[in-house]
Amino acid sequence: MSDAPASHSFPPVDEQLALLKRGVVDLVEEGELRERLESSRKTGRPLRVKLGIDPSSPDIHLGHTVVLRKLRDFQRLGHTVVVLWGTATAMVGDPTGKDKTRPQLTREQVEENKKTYKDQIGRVLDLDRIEERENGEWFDRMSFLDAVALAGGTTVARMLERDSFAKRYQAGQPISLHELVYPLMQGWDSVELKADVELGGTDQLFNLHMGRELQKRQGQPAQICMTMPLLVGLDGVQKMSKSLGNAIGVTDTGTQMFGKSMSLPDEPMRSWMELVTDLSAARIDELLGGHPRDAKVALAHAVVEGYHDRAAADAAVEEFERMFKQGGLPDDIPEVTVEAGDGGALMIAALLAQAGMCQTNSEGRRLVQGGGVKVDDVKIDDPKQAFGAGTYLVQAGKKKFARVTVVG
RNA sequence: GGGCGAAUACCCAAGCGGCCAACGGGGCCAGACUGUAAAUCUGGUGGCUAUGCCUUCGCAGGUUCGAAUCCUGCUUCGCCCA
Repeated sequence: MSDAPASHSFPPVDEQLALLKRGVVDLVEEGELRERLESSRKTGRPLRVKLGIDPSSPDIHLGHTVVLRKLRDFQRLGHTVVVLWGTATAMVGDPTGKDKTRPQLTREQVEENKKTYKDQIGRVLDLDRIEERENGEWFDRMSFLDAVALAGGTTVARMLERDSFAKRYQAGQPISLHELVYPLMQGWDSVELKADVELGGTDQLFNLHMGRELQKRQGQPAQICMTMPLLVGLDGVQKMSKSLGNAIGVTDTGTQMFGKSMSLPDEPMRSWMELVTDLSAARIDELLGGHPRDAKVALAHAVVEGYHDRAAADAAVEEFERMFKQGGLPDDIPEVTVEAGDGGALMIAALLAQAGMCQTNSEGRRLVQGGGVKVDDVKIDDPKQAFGAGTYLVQAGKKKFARVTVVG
């Protein structure tokens, strides 16, 4: 280590590789990564590790953190994480994994999302040590002819190799031209950034390869592509996605994270433990060999601890046990005040709706008929039962509680 | 530019003149059970001052005692030919 400047003393290459390879699905090429790490260690030059983020949807969830955590590994080893904001690409829309064209965003939306996004990735990465760039820096200046020249770097056949395009094409679904341009843009970003490594989900492999190709054409060393598995969502089937409603957001409260984690089916527990917690391999085996419920509690605890702290995680466990094993009350019960109508009293269905515990009176009525409503711990059977002025503890289902004050 | 076809509730998808607030599946919500908000089973899933009334089947009109279903125009999308 004496041959490297003190500020860039990297661990031995084998050690770095072992850490970096953990959990990785595709690694193109491992040999190249080793060489790159070796030369970096010799020269003291950190690798430039790129992650492109299109600030298209502003909320990041555990699924995104799989890649971010890998990036953090690089960061901890002393390498440079380059966060590339896809201010230009966000307005094009990445077709990956979509069977439909994505809506395009405006500049303003993109700027706004970027702010929120940055705050959230800060929950995983050390923001003081990232390099931030925007691909608007080069794409805004590129002329149409430049773009055409860029497009000359690949072929239609090459584009159609891509799974999602091929499927859509065969199924007779539309593919807009701009969607074909997207991978080119992403690849060009790598050229501009002189990226050594680019990370992404497994669905990004095609786009990552495009970076390699374009770099080679420009006479640069081709970047190493690494992909991380896609995290399955709370439904245990589809990938985690906010729009599918099966996600845990990094800004969720401890209680929310815990509860949501507990609703994960048993099967994906192992992959969750490996991808979104710091649990060691040995500990994971031990947990999965034991009672599934205990394993899930440990998993949920670890998830909460990663974004809050140990105390919050402990509290979440305790609250969960109390609520679901013993049917007790949650820690925080929202207080709401509602106004009674002319009669000076509110029917339970209307009360639920006005207290925001359901959308409409009819829905409240159904909740009551389904046997899911309790007031002051007494089950309500009649949707017409009315409540006058006073304060009541209202429970709708197992999860929704409120202390409702009715005023006349 | 020409021809053909499609648009149904959160999504997929039946229905093709009255029995339609509209089959079925998914999702979601609730209940039972339990090892958890897993799994499984059951019920619910337009609104309302509710055994009835009102608004829904791309949009606007029309035919009819009566339309999601038939006709006309429009819009959007897809396919085929150019």
